Amino acid sequence: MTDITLKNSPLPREDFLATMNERGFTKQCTDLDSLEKLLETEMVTAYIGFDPTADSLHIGSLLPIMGLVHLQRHGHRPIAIVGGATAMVGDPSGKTELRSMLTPEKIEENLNGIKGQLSRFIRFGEDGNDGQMLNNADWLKDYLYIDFLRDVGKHFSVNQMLQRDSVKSRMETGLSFIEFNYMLLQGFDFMALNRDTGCRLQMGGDDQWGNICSGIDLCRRMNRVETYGLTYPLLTTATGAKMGKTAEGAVWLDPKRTSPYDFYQYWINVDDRDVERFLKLYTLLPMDEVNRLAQLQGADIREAKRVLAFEVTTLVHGIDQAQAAEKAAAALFSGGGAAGSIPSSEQLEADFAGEGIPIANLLADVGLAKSRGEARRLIKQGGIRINGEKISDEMRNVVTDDIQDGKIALQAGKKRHHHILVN
RNA sequence: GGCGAGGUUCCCGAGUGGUCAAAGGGAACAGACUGUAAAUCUGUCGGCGUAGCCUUCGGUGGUUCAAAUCCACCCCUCGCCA
Repeated sequence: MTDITLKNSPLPREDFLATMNERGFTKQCTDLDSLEKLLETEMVTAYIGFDPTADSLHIGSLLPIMGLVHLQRHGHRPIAIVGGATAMVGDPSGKTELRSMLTPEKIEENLNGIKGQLSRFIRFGEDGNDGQMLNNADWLKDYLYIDFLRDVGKHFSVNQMLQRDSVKSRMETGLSFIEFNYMLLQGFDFMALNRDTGCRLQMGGDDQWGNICSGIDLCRRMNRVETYGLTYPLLTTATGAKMGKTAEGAVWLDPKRTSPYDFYQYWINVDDRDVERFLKLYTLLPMDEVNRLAQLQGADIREAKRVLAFEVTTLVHGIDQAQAAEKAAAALFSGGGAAGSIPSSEQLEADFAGEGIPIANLLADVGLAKSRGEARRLIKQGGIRINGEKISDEMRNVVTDDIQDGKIALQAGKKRHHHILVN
């Protein structure tokens, strides 16, 4: 489980595509047969780009990450590109508007955070099929405009660019020239990587199809090398929502942004219809096991969800965190047991002396409600429990008597818990 | 640069002087039902210790007892023309 990159006993190289296929990673490929042949005959270098728009990746990036994991497990060489340069431009694909531009310092900071996270999944190094992490700012940022136009611009047809879905969809809302250039930059990335590292394959979400094709074209024209593209399906959940979005926003890989407990809960609460798909995509469980879990029906599906949540949490946060989250969930939802890793905060006992603290204030402070008004609303609707007991008085104060075993257990709705540790 | 159409609460989208914290839909949240699922039904959905008050309708000023709604200037988007 710890060596997810299988340094010592890699899986057969030629099985990479089959694995990707059976686990649901493949949407489109530019030339499946030739790529298959290439993967059989040699160690292939492939890359995926990541956006350094935050200092942490979120669940949405987990799919491409797993793609690289499978690649490396099969003895091929993964490269993760962080778009330090392209992040300064903005990718129009799938976006409805111009995204905010980041400062170089911020991008640098984000880049480091992302690299740390990726190291959990990819073995970086210099030997054999060790992975590499590169920043495209290294080859783009000092390129002179005129030179770039002459070298790269001449290979692009505006007519073709206008046909891209990513451009078309923006014709109504507007597309700035800077974003319009994105496909040149990303195409150039592939060409530069191919030239400098022999990279032959680019993978990415299906919304990147156009950009990937641009890169392949450029490799052919500038390097005279045939390269390939492979896209992943764009995931939405069974209810049509974007993968990894919750009320609070994205589900992050950084435990400081999304606690391992909440991370675990995200997977537990996944729609029934998504379980099999997610087991294939986000865990490394053998297909036999995946198929067994996929057979489960009705309430037994929870068993599959528990496995899913445990496996993914282990991959991202380590087995200790996964066990703690599992234990916490068992305690809260199946009754009894220790608290484990339930979100908590600390407060002084003196704060609860005398009058105590109005419950609405407490709920808002602790984050269970966005405002006191919302807290009161929750109480009115019967959605708040203190130490498991439903409360109905919205003006109630929380006092010393509410402290049980050194803590106050707050619950909002059925699933949101928070413990106040009193000392 | 000219002409035309627009910028509304998380999103879409009504609203053209007071009855607007602002229709409707979506999302979200709570309750019931369940399996920590889905679907369904009910309720809530700017802030503040209700009544009342405060903040909000691209920005800044102005008219008015009263403005999201009228006027001026500015910023931004889209379309047509140059």
